Amino acid sequence: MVQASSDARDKRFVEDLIDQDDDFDRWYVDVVKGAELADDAPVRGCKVVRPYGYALWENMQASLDRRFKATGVQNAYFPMLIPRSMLEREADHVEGFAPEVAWVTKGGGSELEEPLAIRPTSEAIICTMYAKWVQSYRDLPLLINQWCSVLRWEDRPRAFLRTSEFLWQEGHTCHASAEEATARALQMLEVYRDFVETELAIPVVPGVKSESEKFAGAHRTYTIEAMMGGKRWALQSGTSHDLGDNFGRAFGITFLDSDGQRKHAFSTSWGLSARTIGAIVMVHGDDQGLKLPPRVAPIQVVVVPIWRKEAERDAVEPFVASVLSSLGDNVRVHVDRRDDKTPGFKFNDWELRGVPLRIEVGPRDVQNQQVVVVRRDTREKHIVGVSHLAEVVADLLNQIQRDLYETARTKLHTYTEDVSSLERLYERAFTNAGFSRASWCEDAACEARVKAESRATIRCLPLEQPQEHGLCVVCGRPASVTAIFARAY
RNA sequence: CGGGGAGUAGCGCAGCCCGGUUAGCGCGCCGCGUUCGGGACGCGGAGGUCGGAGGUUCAAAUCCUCUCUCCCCGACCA
Repeated sequence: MVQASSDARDKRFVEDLIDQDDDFDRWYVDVVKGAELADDAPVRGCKVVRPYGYALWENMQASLDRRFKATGVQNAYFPMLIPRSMLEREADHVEGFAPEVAWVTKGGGSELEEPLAIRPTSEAIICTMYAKWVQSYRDLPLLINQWCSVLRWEDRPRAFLRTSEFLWQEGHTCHASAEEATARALQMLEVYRDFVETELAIPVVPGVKSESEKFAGAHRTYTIEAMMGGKRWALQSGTSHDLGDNFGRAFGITFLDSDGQRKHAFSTSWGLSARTIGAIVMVHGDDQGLKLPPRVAPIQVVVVPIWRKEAERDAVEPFVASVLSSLGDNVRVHVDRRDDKTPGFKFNDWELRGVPLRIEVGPRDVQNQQVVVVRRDTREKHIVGVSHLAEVVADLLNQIQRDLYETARTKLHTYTEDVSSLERLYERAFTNAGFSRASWCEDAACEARVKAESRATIRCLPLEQPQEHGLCVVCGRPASVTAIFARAY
């Protein structure tokens, strides 16, 4: 018996994934590699995003980009290199990023007069340019986004979640009033919430960061926090900063207002990174591998043709063609024609890669003018006649998208608990129980104590706050807010 | 940057303690054939400066010193 189970385990390690419950971190690494989303690069902390992972990112980009543009934002591109003096203009900003900045000190073989930072984020260079472009209130608001990568020296890299170089977008806006900047920061947070929930099927908690967790140099930082599967840690999945006039003052972005007064501009910045791919993996994945939300899946439907003899092949091939034409152009389909792999292998392979729907087309199906459609998320099989295949596939894709979201939402609620004692808060932190909602007096000392003693941090102060706050879960004094505590990636 | 673990074929490992023929095994890869509705099988093949440098020795994957890298756990972060 013992022998048998150890054999089974050895076999599984070769052919299969480790179960999520056995080692969630290893499961994550194996899925990212196995599904060919990313691979290790020669430089520590850097990863190669492989075509399948990049296709996913491109779909995410397209959908976010559309949303940005709908709010009047335009794309542009700013340089990767930032002179040291520029980076140092906003005091909190430098201090916050100093430990993770990489510097270029040589160029063309000779030492540079002034070291150039490889952007860890682009406020410094963009605000410098904004100072040149903004003269009048008529030049505002300025609404620009850029798609790029940034570099932050990291000691503990994890594919997508924390790499030294990572892909993202950063939006930077400039406004004539504080109110308008605040409204824009909140507007973009809502764009992120809508994108992540609608496209990625990941429910989030929108909120405000505590003082100690906010962006270096920001007046306020807004965030959407998602709960990962497995250890139920939090992942910040998008942030939007109301920078007040901090950067306007530091970079001299001034304008003549309609009242004849020269004023400093107010600004915002907001970013969402390819880290969110990690969230897709961890929120939806199961022991079989990835489950991609149909709306962003590079391949929505994979067709696996099946035959034994040449005669069957001759019958199946044309039938596959008719299946493809009946599916039409509105769905992303791939036909797996590999002839050195068995159907069973392919089933597992595409499940690992998270393709939402599989269509099996074999001799029996040709006979009956039908196909077998299998859902990745539930493994439910449907026998479908070709005549209404397109309709059924479209419905199933929508259904999968909804079900992924609902399943994740149920988990988020199930593993979020209101706690009123420090003991309970710590117990939940130590047992990976999920999010804990608790009252807080807003004293940084209380926040720091929880972090030191339990590793849990305040992920956010949810935008939706209860009427009353009771007593601070840490010190017992009257509380002013309700906070979400959790361990975070 | 602290604490632990590991570097041997593309991947996963054995061999090291106790130095000694041509460094093995599984998966993967290449060729041929049989297969194909839940991870197929047979036969034949290719693939290694044993992470790197130095040392000990007649002889080093194996012993010693230094070094680099990766993974896990902590401090810092999208």
